[in-house]
Amino acid sequence: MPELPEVETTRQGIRPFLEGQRLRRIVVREPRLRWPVSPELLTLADVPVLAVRRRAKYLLLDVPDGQLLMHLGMSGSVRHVAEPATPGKHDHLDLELMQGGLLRYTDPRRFGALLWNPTPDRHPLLDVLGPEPLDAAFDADYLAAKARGRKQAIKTLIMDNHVVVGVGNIYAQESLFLAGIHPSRPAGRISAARLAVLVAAIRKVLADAIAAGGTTLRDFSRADGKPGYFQQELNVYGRGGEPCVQCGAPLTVTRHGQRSTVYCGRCQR
DNA sequence: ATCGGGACCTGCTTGC
DNA sequence: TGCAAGCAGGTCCCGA
Repeated sequence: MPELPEVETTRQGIRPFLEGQRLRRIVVREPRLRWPVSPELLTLADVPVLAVRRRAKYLLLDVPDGQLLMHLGMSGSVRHVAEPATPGKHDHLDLELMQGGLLRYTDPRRFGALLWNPTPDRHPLLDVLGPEPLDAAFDADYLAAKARGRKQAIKTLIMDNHVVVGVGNIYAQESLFLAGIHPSRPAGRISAARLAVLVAAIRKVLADAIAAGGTTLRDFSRADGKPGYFQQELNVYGRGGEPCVQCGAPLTVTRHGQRSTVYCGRCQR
């Protein structure tokens, strides 16, 4: 999936088509996403969209009586379709617009979701989330408190949504490289000063990626179909065995959980 | 309480 | 050329 910058780029891309506009209806061709598409969404008809917001990697579409929660999973994307063409195999749903055209949700792996939430911003999936990485609440003291006493690898800690949201596999690796921290280092054995550097690195990596319009992966594209431009700035992700951009040593590949990790054994301690 | 691993699903790349 | 294995952006849930 898209990581947080890709979700934010998607939000910005679809917002002009939704905010202040009206949804005609939602057409569901394949309800079997991560969770079944909420049946309530099938009865929705001609409703105004008040706002298009984001919390972690969830897109929040506010309507008068509640909110739509959309997640893109690993392989999801949304694009605007002006002249509806025959939907493809993985075009699971359409948000039809009153002014014509539609927003088409595509997700080959079906790890994404579209859920009805009658209690805006209050939901079991949202209530457990940690702070946004770009919010003031995510600071050095906060991360230090979360890391204290933990033996868990720092990489998996910063990828834990209960700790901080929006740090996926690409940007976790990039942030740790920028901070010079070994991804396997136990979180509780990193000094407060180095955690402060890591917080700054996470913020910088995500902010830069958002500014660049996200990273173009295999099948991610923005709502307007154009690629993201952050890829050329990736230092370690997907570069196992290639030379470190800082010291030239070959980058090491390892795994944390089921996710691959690339790092420089010389620059990251 | 914390942690790691499995599960969910399809498609693309790699290697025999 | 064909086929199987391995890998991919996420994250919930389970058992140890």
